[in-house]
Amino acid sequence: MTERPATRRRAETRQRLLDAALEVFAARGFGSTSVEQVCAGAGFTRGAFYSNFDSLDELFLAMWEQRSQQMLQELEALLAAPATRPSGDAPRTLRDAVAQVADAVPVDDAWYRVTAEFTAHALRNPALRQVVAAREDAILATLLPLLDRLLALVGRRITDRDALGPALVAAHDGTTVQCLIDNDPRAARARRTDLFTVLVEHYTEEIR
Amino acid sequence: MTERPATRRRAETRQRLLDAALEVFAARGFGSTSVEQVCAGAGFTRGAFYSNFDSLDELFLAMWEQRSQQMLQELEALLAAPATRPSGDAPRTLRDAVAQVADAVPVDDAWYRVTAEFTAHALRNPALRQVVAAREDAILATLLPLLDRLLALVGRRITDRDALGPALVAAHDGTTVQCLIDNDPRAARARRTDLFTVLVEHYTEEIR
DNA sequence: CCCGCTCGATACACCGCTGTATCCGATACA
DNA sequence: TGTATCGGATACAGCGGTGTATCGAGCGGG
Repeated sequence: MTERPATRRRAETRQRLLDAALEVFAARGFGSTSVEQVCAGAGFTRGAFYSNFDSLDELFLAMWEQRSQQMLQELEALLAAPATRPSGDAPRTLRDAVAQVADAVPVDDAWYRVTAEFTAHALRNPALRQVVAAREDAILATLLPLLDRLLALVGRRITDRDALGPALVAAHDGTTVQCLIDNDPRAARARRTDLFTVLVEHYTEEIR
Repeated sequence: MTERPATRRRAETRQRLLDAALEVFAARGFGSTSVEQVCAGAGFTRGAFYSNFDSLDELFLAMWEQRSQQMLQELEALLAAPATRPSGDAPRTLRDAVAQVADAVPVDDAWYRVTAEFTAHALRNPALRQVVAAREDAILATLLPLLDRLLALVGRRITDRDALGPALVAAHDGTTVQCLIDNDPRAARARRTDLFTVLVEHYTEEIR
């Protein structure tokens, strides 16, 4: 995006466009969404759009980065809370701890669609690929320290940091589809938690 | 698609359209692909298209189902071969066996993009969702018997069939993205194999 | 071998969207 | 409060795609 002064008005318009974009992309897919439709969703004309972004592509990127970061912060808040709570409702077993976290992580249909499409899109564009790779790193950087603290509560520690992080992320991604597609989502979610547990168990050890 | 006689000529045209579609969808994304572009890729005019399909959507489904089945058959052939070979080049350890299979399973950029988009698309359409769910089942039905035979070669057997299958599929899906996105694809592939190994190890036991 | 029908090509009318150029009301700053 | 600048609306020209109706070459059954 070209440099632009950042007034209050501008910021609001921008944000409304970004919010509308998430909805429209989720509903119709990025590829079949027009600038016009995003603007309609946000209650603006295309004039407003082109005054804020150079292309739909740029908006897609901006929207995805913003939402990604937001989700990561929410996850962080979520995971940080139990870890700092008084031991009263601290998890007792490893499986409890994992289940508590796994149940809290949202399996969001709309967001999955958007992310899947963004990832696919990124594979066609080296710059975007880099953005996705960076996000993966950001996730790991956020997740692992939190995991350390959570695991400490149940008396364990990570034995292979480089493996556990990516494994959990892969399991998350892979099982998310299953939860959304499967005819028995309950069962899929249970398998998801089991899988997380197996992985955490395998890549950690008890502290004597 | 509406009922149509199936002559030789027709079948060939259809197939050329399906083949072209895979390429164009992979290159541009389903949403931003026009009927016109698919036809150009196949060397036909739109007349041919509308004579064979009712809509791009219908072609997308037909193409995806065909390719999916084809990939599954290739995988089957791949996995079946070592299991029936003389013990000469049979894998000696569990990790060897897994690595042999994991290395053979292709990590295909173009196909990943198409499938990711199809899955996202399917989440907007109950009928398509059902198709994807059915494919998941087909994969499991193909994979597990082959796994049985492979595992037998290294003296193990599955302890939890309902968990191992989905876990492997999830791991496959999740790590595929990582292999394609990560700045160090080598490392990502190695982690992938490790993850498979961990899962197989966990959900099987040695035969005494 | 021939005729009927299939199937792909062509032509047509139309629509939605694009990106830019221009305009004017709103806004913020002195 | 006045005014320069900002920011969204409007107008414009044009493109690319859509789906259908029609045509005619050539394939294949009898």
